[in-house]
Amino acid sequence: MDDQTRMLAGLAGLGGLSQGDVGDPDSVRKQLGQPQQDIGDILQQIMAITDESLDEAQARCWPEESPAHWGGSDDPAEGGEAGGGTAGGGLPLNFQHRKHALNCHRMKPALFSVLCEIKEKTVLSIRGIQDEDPPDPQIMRLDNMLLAEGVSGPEKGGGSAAAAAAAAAAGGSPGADGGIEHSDYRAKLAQIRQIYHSELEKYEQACSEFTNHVMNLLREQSRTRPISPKEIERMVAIIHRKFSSIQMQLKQSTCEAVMILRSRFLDARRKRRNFNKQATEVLNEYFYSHLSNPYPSEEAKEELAKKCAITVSQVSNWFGNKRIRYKKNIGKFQEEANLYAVKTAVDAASVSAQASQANSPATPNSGTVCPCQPPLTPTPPSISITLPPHTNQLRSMLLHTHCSSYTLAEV
DNA sequence: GGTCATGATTGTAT
DNA sequence: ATACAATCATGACC
Repeated sequence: MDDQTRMLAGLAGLGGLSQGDVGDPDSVRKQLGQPQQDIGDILQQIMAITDESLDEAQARCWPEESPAHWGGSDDPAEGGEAGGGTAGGGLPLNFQHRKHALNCHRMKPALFSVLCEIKEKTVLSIRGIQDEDPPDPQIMRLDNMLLAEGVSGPEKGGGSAAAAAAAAAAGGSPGADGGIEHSDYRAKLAQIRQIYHSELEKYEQACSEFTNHVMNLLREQSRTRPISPKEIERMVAIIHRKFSSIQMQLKQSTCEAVMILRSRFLDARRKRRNFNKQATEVLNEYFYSHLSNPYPSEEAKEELAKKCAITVSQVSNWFGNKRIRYKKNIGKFQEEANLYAVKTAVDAASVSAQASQANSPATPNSGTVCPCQPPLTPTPPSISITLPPHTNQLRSMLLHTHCSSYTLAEV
């Protein structure tokens, strides 16, 4: 039998050809040779079959389903030959019937439950061990950071607290400028926060939608194959893991954005402002009046910081810079030194007449002087003025020793 | 735009 | 931990 004949034989019952006709090629040719209308009928029926669903085909071929069909496989007409009959969809009718019969079999639930049990005890339990991994430390780090920066967590407190901390860490003078920067930082952080939350919400929504979809599919499938609830749980966990890896990317990029924002606001070098005139004056006054030992104590630094409206570390920086720059080029600073020496002398003269020098800004570091020398008194202005030029070198050397005051006085 | 001044940072030594 | 020295980055001035 050639292919064309075999195909037509499969369609025999639909095209009006009797089994006998199909067996006779001449008869088929005779039928095909009939008017166009008959061919059109056959084509229409073929189309109808491709549109037909499996269940419909089954219902048509096996109108009276019963468990007995499945059980009665000893019937040679049913199970004897796989290609005994073909539906339009191409699946052997026998196979479809067996499948459907199996699905409707009264023992199916019991069978599935046993199969599920076996699955859980073998495949699922083995996989389950490696699936139960601890929370990702990377995610935990990102979460902590976002919380600390005020991006995640409570809306108001965290964000402003972090912003305040950032502003404080910037160490800028607490002027109006700092206020503007603070609010600017807060606004940008809020923007990042908003984007983060809206993206997070999107991800969560997509995750739950997808999870529901998969769960429905699995439930649907559990009617035709054994799927245990544990298996569904596992699938959900897998989905959540996949989505959490996407979330991690979001968190990572948010952290990066916050870091960039922070560095932009906290990079003091970018925000360097010269101290105001009064602050510089106070610092210089202290420096030149303690030229023999220009190392303010912690208390002195605090007091200077207060007076100048700057931070203690800024005072330290200033003295560090001043010492090194003075030492490097004493000649350049000579004029300045003389100026402040005179100023200090005038101040001291006016104050000493009525008040103790203990409270003057020139004395707060008396506690830090070396035990090998008498307590440091304000350097007499005459020292700076009357010293001959070569003593600058000496003074420079003396800057390296804490026992310089006494020696300098002698010089 | 070039130059200098100056506050801050970094690496090293003590 | 602190100081020093070198360096960076920015502001101010010309």
